Amino acid sequence: MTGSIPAGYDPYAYEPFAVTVDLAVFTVRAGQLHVLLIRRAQEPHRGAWALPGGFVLPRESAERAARRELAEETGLPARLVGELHLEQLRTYSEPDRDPRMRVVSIAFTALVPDLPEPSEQGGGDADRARWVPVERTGELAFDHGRILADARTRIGAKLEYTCLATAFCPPEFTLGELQAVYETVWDTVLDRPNFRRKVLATPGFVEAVPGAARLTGGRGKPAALYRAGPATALHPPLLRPEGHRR
Amino acid sequence: MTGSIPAGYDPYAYEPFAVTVDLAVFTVRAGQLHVLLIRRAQEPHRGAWALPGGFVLPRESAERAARRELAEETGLPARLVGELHLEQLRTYSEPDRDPRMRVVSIAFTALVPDLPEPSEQGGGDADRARWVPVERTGELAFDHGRILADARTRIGAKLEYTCLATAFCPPEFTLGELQAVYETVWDTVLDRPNFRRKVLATPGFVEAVPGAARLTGGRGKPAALYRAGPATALHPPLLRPEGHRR
DNA sequence: ACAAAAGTGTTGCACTTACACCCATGT
DNA sequence: ACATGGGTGTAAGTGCAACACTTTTGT
Repeated sequence: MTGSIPAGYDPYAYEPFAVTVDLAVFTVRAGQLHVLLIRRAQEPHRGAWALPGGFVLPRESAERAARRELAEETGLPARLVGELHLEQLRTYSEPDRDPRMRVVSIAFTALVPDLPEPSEQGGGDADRARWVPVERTGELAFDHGRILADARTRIGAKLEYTCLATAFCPPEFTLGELQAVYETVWDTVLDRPNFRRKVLATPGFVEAVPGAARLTGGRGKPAALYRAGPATALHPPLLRPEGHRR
Repeated sequence: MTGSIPAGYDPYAYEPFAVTVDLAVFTVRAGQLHVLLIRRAQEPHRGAWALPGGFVLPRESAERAARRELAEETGLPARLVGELHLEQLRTYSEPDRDPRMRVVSIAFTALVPDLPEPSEQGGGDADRARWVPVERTGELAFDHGRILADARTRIGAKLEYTCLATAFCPPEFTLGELQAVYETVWDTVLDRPNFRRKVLATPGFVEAVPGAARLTGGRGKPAALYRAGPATALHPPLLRPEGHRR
């Protein structure tokens, strides 16, 4: 930015901007991609469903504000919120996106494993927080429908060339569970043998937990367990098939 | 965002935030990646080099502000600024990034063809605007060094899986020029026959200008001319070689 | 015995890589 | 003639899609 502010500038001279954060937090549950929504307890859009979020405080970075609001508004465990991988999506700045005043919102995305339902009574401005299948969110408050659509597009693309999919899994997981993440987010079917080769051939994507195994569907051979590895990028990418949808 | 603002909220009650835009505008010139910088005419950081940008006005979106500031501060042709492909990079919101007050900055990137040097006397808050090789920018004002580094990383990655490289080229260009863009941004050498096959095999990446040809280095066979096509994504991607740097 | 889920092998096609070669133009 | 840059051909190597097959468990 450049200084069109002269030496004796008064920060209160202009109509102020408010700066908020909004979070699109996803999980994979029962073969469906879910997003964490809250029901608004205040006007405007009182009673409507919205992405969790809120105002950035004067001495807080956007990322800290995002963690604070997430902890306040949803029942997510504090430990999880603290360690969560947050990623900036983009900033929404259209002048009329909030009827009250000029609000610029910095949107974040996060991926979490399947968790117990958040505590029923929300904190802060939220009535309650719920996991909602992304296909059944209906209309959201403000421009949150658009933010959610942008976030979905982004995470779909990120699965192709990053190791982010493990963020949807519990600390120890099977390759079948990891494959289900891809199939759910992309709404496709993947070839199991090829998927497993691809994942195992990428150094640092997953690490075997020696000796550990777990039954998945009640029947069948127990699957070996893996942990997320240190790798972050996926070279070469795991390309999403274009043809056959699920 | 959620409404912690009660009905009778006074927008002036809190310490206000200022919202700015910053632009990392790149071009390829003489085999080097250049970025557009301005010299600050005002405190703070008076006399230092910085990315162009400035305050978002009360009724303006961030993208509109970016175009306005770019036109005001640099001598870039109005037509070009209007049609420019701007892309949000990310938003920088650390509390102390500007010593004057709380400033949240939305950063954009843009790619332009090699242009004549901008008009010498800058407008607005800029002394003057100049194209500077990215390797020789030195220290920049505020956190602009970090913004510039993030922008470089992003455009390098974008060349792999989008058709964005044509934005660096004039309206009609040769495949040699397009290849030079990749080689400059990635600092690598690419195999010419393979590069041309790859580009031509991607539908909508480039379109031949029938019959047109141009001499490039003064010598050699005149090269056929191409225009940017309608495609925006590059499937499969054009992967950056990892080994041999230029 | 059978179903279900994990895991292994193999084959063929598609694509990329690396490099040899030809073409058109200026000096 | 030859240097320079554009453009074509091709053979070896690589990676991946597709699908058949084996293994281990529960009922």
